Amino acid sequence: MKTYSTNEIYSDLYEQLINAVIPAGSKIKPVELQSKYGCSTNTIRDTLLRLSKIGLVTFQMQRGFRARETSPEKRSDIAKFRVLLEQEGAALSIRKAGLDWEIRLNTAHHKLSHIEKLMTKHGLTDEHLLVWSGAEFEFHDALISGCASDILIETYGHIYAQFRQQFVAQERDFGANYFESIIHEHATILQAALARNEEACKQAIHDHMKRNF
Amino acid sequence: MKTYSTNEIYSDLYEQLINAVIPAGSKIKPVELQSKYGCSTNTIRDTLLRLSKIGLVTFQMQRGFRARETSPEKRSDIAKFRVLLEQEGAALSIRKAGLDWEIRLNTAHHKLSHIEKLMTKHGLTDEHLLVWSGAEFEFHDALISGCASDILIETYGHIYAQFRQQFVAQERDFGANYFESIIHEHATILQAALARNEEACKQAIHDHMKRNF
DNA sequence: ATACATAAAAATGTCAAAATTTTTGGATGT
DNA sequence: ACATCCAAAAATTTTGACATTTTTATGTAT
Repeated sequence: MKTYSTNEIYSDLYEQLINAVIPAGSKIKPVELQSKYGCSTNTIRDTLLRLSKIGLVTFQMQRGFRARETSPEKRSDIAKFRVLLEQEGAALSIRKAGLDWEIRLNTAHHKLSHIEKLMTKHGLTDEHLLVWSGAEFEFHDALISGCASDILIETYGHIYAQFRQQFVAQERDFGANYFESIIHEHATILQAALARNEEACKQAIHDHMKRNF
Repeated sequence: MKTYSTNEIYSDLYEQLINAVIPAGSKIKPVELQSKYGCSTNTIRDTLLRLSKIGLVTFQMQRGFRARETSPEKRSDIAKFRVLLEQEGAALSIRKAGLDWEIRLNTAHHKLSHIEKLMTKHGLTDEHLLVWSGAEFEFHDALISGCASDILIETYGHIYAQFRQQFVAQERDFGANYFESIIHEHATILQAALARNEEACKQAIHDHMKRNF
């Protein structure tokens, strides 16, 4: 039986929350996780407090922990907020960032694009989806990485995680042309960013997210 | 000797961080706080993890806790980010909120205004400054309270706290006309908001903060 | 002097048990 | 049936001791 280091517990719970293995809104009881991870309840508590920092878990004194609630309104809220942050981050990057930003962005898109092509050709296994998930974040993160605002980047990371948590459980309906649209949208964002066209880039970000409003 | 409940420990540390009694960047050792609060180190640790959620405290595994660092760049960063959030929150409120929002905002401004008048007439004691601090937050919080975005309001709260932490230690130089300017700026924001003039309100928010860029 | 290794001290993290608080389920009365 | 109260069970929080890791201090060699 596998033993877990504290960081592995953190990562494992993170994954489970992001992928709705622990469903949004459900109670999380340290006692129940204790046996799985082979540690004390206190270590679990500690880890859950750290996860509450990024908003994947909510905590109330004397009431313990929950995976953050979801609802149509909350999903819409998160999606719109994500747009606000990403638009600002991208605009600042376009305005201020240099060649290294362009290279980072291009590299991230190339990776993402590669995986997306694989996924349309072959089916979409859970394996693929996991890799895609990581690559998608890296692309969006690269997009805003030239904004020179640590607090924006930090906050965006939290919001992106919450976005995943809220939506992954939802639209298991990856329709035929769903990924085709996504691929095109990412390309449009990249193009506008590299062309240093702020308005076009903001528009592309908005369009990428609007199905979630 | 006073005994502290856990919530009081939280509040007390919060105050100390906001008012730079615990200076930005300084190390925070559970062992040293233990005696003051009459509890175990673990309870302190727990509280500090909760404070790290709002960004007043940074935490690194095996390295413990610190009051969040400050620097001219970080202060500028936080101030600009605060503007972004407050402008969006205010604009959404102007667009969507109803009469109850106007009343909340008016009430909050009235309280703030009252204290500000007291402060210009008499000197500014620490007592006054503390009350003002609370009233100022309530005003800005009321301003965005009609935006119908929980995540924006939540995030703004964190950022406002960090803003305080970064700046309070700094400009102890409350020059003669410093508060006069502030009072005028708050009035301008209120006016624009109640006039439902988005652009004017955004501009007023920007002007209110620009000395901190 | 500087760099490096090592030992001592301090700080941090983990645990299991005890204390506290909340939740649950049933009995009672309206 | 519905609400209220109570006791038992479960969950959460706090504690103090112990284990681990990091930091500091000291000594040695280059």
